[in-house]
Amino acid sequence: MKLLDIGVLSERTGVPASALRYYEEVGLIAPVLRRGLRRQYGPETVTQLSLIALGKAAGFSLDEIKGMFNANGAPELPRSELQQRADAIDRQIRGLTTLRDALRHVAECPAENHMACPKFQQLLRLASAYKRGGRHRS
Amino acid sequence: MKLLDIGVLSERTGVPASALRYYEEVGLIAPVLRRGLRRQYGPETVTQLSLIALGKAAGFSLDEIKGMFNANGAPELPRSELQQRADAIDRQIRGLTTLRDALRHVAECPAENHMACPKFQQLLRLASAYKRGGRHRS
DNA sequence: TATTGACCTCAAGTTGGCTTGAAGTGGGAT
DNA sequence: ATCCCACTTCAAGCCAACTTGAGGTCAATA
Repeated sequence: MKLLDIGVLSERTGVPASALRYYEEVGLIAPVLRRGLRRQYGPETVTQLSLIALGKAAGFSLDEIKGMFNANGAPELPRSELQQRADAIDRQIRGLTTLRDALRHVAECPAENHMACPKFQQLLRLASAYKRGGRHRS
Repeated sequence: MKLLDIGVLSERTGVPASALRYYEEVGLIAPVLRRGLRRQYGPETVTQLSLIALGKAAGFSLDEIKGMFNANGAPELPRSELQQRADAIDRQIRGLTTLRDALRHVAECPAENHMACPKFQQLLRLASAYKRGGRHRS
C-alpha cells in the first residue's frame, strides 16, 4: 500500500505543502490516514490535483471546483448544473479562441493603428459578441 | 464628437465606475479628456473593455493584459512574446476542452466511482498530460 | 442664486488563495 | 536514548483587484 507523505506529494505535483493543507481545509482533498500527525495521501490524490489545476486554469474558484469533483472524484452538484458548467466552459473556449486570434493578429499585422485595421475590427466584433461567459464571485 | 461620461460607459459595458477608475490607475484605459474633473471617454474605450474582459476570462492579470493591448490597442510587448502568449492560450484551450469533457462525463456516466471508470481514467491521463499552461503571479 | 446629483479624490476595507513564522511533535537512523 | 528534521498547528501577513465611505467639486436645472 503506497502512501505518500505530504512532501512527496508536493514534489510530485508541484503544489506546495502549504497549499495542500489549505486545500484540505477547504475540503478539496483529504489524506487517507494519519501516521502520527503526518498526513498520508493515496496515489489518486495526484490525479485529483491535476483536475484541480485544470479547474483553476479555467478560472473556477476552489469552491466551484469542489462542486465538480469532490475528494472522491464524485460531483456534489446535480447533472444539470454540471452540464451548465460544461456549457460555460464551451463559451469560454470560444472567447479564448477570439483572444488568441486577436493576439496573433496584433503580433503580425504591420498596421500601426490596430483599432483602424479592418481585420482587427472584425475580431473586436467577435469579442463584443462574446459578452460574459461569466463565472465569478458572488 | 461623442464622448462618454463614466456613468454612461459603466452602464454600457457593465463595468462599475470604481473599476474603470482603477483600470485607469493601473494604466489599462484613459479618458480622452476631462471636463472639469469629469472623465470623458471615447467610444473606442468600449471595445478596449471587451478585450480586457476577454483577457480576464482567460485568466490573465491586468498587468499581463496591459502588455497585450495598451490604451491604444497597440501592444507593449514584442511580437515573439505575443506569439508565446497566443501559444499559452492554445494550451489553455486544450486543457479546458479536457475539463469540459470530464465534466460532461461525470454528468452522464452512471458509475458510482468515477475514479474507477475507464473513460474517466482516459480523461485524467489527458488532464495530467496538460500540465501547466501556467500563467500566474511572478 | 441655490440646490441637486453625478462626478471627484484618497484612504481604508474586503475576498480568495495562499505563504510565512513561531513554537511544538514524533518516526527513524545513529 | 538521542537527535534530526520533516512534519504539525495556528495566527498573522500578503497580493490582486476591487469596493466602500467620507468629504469635496461643479454644471445644469428649478
